[in-house]
Amino acid sequence: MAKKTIDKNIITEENLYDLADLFKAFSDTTRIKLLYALMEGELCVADLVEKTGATQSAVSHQLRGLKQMDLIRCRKEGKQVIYFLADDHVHTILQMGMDHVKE
Amino acid sequence: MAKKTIDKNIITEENLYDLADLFKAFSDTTRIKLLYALMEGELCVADLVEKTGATQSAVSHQLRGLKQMDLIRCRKEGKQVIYFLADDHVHTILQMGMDHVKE
DNA sequence: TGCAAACATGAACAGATATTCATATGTTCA
DNA sequence: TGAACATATGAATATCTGTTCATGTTTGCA
Repeated sequence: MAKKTIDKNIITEENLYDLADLFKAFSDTTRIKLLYALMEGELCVADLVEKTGATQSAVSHQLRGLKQMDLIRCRKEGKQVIYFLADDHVHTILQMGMDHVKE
Repeated sequence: MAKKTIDKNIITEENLYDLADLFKAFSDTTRIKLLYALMEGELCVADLVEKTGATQSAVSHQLRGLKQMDLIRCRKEGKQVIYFLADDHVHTILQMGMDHVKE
């Protein structure tokens, strides 16, 4: 789209704030572990607790933040809540960062 | 390289820590402004101070952190110190994040 | 209906982080 | 050499952030 190309050249100050916020979501070990675990498929909270090694409470708090940023979404299934990555962008950003870390 | 493909599948806990640290570097507004300004070319500290609107001291402190992570590098030129992005990876990560923010 | 499992939430605390202020280092030039 | 400029650094402070602990909510099941 031509529009997209044009927009990319107009970076507002607010965009930079949003950008920092986006990266902030990926800047904590617990959150990275959560997101990384979800890269391989959806998981319930208990599974995420196990994968991260964090407290159920800590996990729940972090999931809340990630959800508010629309990086993850969830659905209820009986007593459980199943979380999954919101879209491919998250997947891509993680993969790209990982490539850089692995040089 | 075949090696790279193999490595990508073996993610250690340390890798996840490094990954969080990488994103942490991009998670602050001042640093994002610095990096973004440097996307268009190298700049001296005074220019960066002007572009970010932050204090000379604050800028200097943040540049230090970014340099330690090898996201930026610098060279001296008389009284001035010229900073520039370390490599294309930084450019790419920023661009990708920007695309996401701009939906 | 009552109990247990799964998850969420709020308040409080501790540690991390960014900025400021003051000062130090290094460089050019008269 | 000394003054002015460009940048770096250290300590102190204030704010932000993540975890913990205690408790609340919802759902399934006996």
